Amino acid sequence: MPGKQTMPAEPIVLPIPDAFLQADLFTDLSPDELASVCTRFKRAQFQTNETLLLEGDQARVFHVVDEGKVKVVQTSAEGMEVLLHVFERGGVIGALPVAGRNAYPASAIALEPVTTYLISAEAFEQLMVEYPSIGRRLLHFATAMLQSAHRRLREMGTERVERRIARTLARLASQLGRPVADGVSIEAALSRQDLADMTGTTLYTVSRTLKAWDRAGIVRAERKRITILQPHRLISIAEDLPPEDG
Amino acid sequence: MPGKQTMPAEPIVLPIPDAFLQADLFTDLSPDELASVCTRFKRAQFQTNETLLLEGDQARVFHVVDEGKVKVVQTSAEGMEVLLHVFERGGVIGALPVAGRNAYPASAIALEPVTTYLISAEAFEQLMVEYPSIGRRLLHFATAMLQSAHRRLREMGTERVERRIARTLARLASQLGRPVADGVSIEAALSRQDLADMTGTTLYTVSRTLKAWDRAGIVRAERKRITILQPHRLISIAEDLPPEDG
DNA sequence: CGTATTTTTGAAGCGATTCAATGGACGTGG
DNA sequence: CCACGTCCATTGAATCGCTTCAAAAATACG
Repeated sequence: MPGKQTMPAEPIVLPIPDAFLQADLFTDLSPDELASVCTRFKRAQFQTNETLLLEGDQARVFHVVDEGKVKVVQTSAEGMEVLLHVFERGGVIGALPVAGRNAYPASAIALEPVTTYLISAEAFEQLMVEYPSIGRRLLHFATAMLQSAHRRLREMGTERVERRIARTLARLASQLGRPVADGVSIEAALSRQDLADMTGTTLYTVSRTLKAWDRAGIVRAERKRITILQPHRLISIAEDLPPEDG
Repeated sequence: MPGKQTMPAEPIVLPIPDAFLQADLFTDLSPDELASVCTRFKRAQFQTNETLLLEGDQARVFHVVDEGKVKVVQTSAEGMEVLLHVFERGGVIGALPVAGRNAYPASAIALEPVTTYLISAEAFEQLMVEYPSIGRRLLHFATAMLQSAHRRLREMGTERVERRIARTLARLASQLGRPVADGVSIEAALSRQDLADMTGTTLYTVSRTLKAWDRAGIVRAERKRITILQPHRLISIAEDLPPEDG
């Protein structure tokens, strides 16, 4: 949306990458401020399955995602995982542990080739001093994540698996979904195991459930793409409404 | 711990309530600053089962708990609940939604007769302007809560019920526990249903599990008090270690 | 084009829920 | 202070949703 204005008789301004324009952390900054902020970041690249941040490491940098999708996972002693979040352009990963001088509480893994802008803890602390609005935004971000986590906690504790999968799919669609001819398409390299790790079930149950919905015409379940064909029926399952057949 | 020093030839200083000394929000303030901060709060009282804050209401006040214990619960459309947290003296309830100008994402309910110090959203915003450290502490608080929520999310998704109950008891013991002659005692009016709402199971399963541990001599499970008699055996269950019989 | 990875599907088993009924604790009023 | 009613905890039995294991099918990848 924010178009570049041509400013004659002004120094040439480097365009601000979309990643920064879409990151919630910086929404209070003026274009000039944001341009200055951008210069403190360095570009980084990662291949599919490469680790951006490793759970347990002291937080020395955080990332703003530019290209590609990144999953954030927490692993237990036994090797079981929860998938906490999937980020794409504008997603901010690791800022909270950096601000709190903690270790990363989870790992971040590239789902596909990814480029990010990263910044060191020291440079970010300097940035927070210069631009207090970033600290406020970080608090809003933490609050939003906490609310989301509490909601998921309630769902995990009180709802059946099919419903949780439906919710997860609906959420992914609203976050990552792209409208296509016959519905909304979620194009992410999320395996059945990844979806299981998001919902607290097994890859087998996810596979069975998706296949059943596919046969019913609610979704089209492909390998790296799931298309929601009949959103209202998915919502009916997520909200546990009567299945008004259609 | 903090004894009052008698300051001759100084104006009489009202003692700062323990609630404020123990609240993480204010740990960066000097005694003088804290004394000033205290004056902005009003005292409030609640009976057992009374609601301090109602989920869905616009956040206009938040509480610092003084006397008694408060549970924070989120309720689904179907009436199912998760118990997110139990607070006692020093606990801060509702500060995040107040700071973010949101609705309360959960309700707070007195487990016993409770007194709190409360402050309005406007007064708190003023306070955050005057004392920037409060904002930083709030961010730390949110980060800590988020980490805790993510850990619980992982446990809910990957662990069996008995283990989750063991973890919950261990956590309650370290948070609310009081050393007694034969172990550590959790004195809180938490029903079996409450424990079920903390672990994502049913009151029946909690009852069976506690009774089994009681018979095994691991805990003493009474109505409003659970005493951990053999902490190491409870930890063994929580960590899924071999049950080194003792 | 062959190998590795991921997904699908079947069948068996079990952990946990659900329902129902009893038992025990608590508090209130007579 | 005891009796009563209410709420909470316990326990048994039946059921079921989901997991687990095993194997085949499908797809991706070098």
